[in-house]
Amino acid sequence: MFQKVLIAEDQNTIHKGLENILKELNIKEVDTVQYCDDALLKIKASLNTESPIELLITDLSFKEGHRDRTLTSGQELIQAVMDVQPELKIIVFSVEHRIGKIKNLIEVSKVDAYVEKGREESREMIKAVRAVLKDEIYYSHNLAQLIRSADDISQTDIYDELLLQLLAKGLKRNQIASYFKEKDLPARSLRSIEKRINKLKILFDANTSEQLVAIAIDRGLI
Amino acid sequence: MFQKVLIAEDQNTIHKGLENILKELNIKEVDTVQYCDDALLKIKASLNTESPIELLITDLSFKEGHRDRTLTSGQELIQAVMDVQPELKIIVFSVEHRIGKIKNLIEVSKVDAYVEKGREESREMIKAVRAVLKDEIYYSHNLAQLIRSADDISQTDIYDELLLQLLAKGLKRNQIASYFKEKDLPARSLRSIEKRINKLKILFDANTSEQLVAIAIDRGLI
DNA sequence: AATGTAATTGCGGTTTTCCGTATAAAACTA
DNA sequence: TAGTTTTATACGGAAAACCGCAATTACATT
Repeated sequence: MFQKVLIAEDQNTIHKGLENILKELNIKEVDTVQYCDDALLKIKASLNTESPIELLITDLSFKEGHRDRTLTSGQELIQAVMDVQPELKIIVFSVEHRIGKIKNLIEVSKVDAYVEKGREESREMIKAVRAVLKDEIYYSHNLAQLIRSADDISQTDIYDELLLQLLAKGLKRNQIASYFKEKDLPARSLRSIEKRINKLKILFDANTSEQLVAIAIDRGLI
Repeated sequence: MFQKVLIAEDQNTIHKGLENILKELNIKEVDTVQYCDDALLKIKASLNTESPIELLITDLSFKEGHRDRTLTSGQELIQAVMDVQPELKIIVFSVEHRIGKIKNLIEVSKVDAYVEKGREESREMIKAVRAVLKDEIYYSHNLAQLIRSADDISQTDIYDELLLQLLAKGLKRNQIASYFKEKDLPARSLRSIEKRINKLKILFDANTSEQLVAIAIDRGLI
């Protein structure tokens, strides 16, 4: 079993609950921080000791506090950690249910497990820790099917995502075309932008572009 | 101090943390449920005893479980509870930060306190319980200013809200006008709908109607 | 290199949105 | 009540979005 685990979670009523679970799994040393920055500091520090941290359990969203922060989300923390200790195991523990975000975490950020906060979270967390110990990838029960059914969504590439973001930010079609030209992105003509929007409307079954951004937000694509 | 408190919360790692807080406040009996339906049952049952539940602490969002549910959200639970025991004190404990939703809870559902999950949640929960005991309304520190700054939003009447919902549902301008005509709502001409959208764009500082629905969703208006 | 397929682009026309303005209706004021 | 202000509606024109088509370009396969 892991010797040393770090928990990054700003909800302090959760701390004890998580610690108890980990203790039952015979993990000796459990440390807890409320800020991403502190998590990164502790991880860096422990690298130079004879027993570095082996597992990080982190939330995704951290509320603003009274302190200044350089890392403001679990996502950023994960990126930073991968630079300093790529082999560190990571379990994400979050209420985030938007499948786009979760798929991204697993496929791009290569996290080892995703446990969704909710009814079965204790049980799922135990399963996750055990799976990660065996170098397996784990996502909590209710997500397994969702991830498969979300394959259509992953058809939307990064340009679709950018396009949706720009729409939600209030740019008009020709402004988006200009933006694509400036950044030297493919399919930058106004007509191509229009076609891309149209494709997305069909894919997401949206009647209007207003509905399209509503759906995109709902599914966590932006 | 309250004698009997019920916690409705589906995240079981939170249970112990909350219970500890309430114990420190000298609350004797703390009960916990993971389903809204169970909460309502317990409240109903306790009404016929000599010591009914005095305070309900409830989350807003409850994940689906393996059981069938009739009440699926804290919002619904609150409505149901107000029917059977209107004098019951209610503290909402949730990550919901969309100011529209929170204002609605306080003003319409008349909850006694709102504590946002996050960094200072323990401290805020203690404050909330003490305030509610004194028949005061309490919302956690970081929300106080937000609620004031959201006064502009409350300028939007129910027709604005409906309009935004219809936009997000993919209706075109003239379809919205037809809808308003069917329902016999005021300002039902196409031009009036257009002007209303324009007013909202100015109010929310949106360049396009796409951005308008994005902002409306973000602020919890729809 | 040649060929076929798919993607990109520009153009033109239609529909929808956007907005000014004028008139009519409603609400408000004295 | 008469006058004033606000709100609703209709009309028209400009801008933007929408969409089909055809020409061009990019890409893959042989």
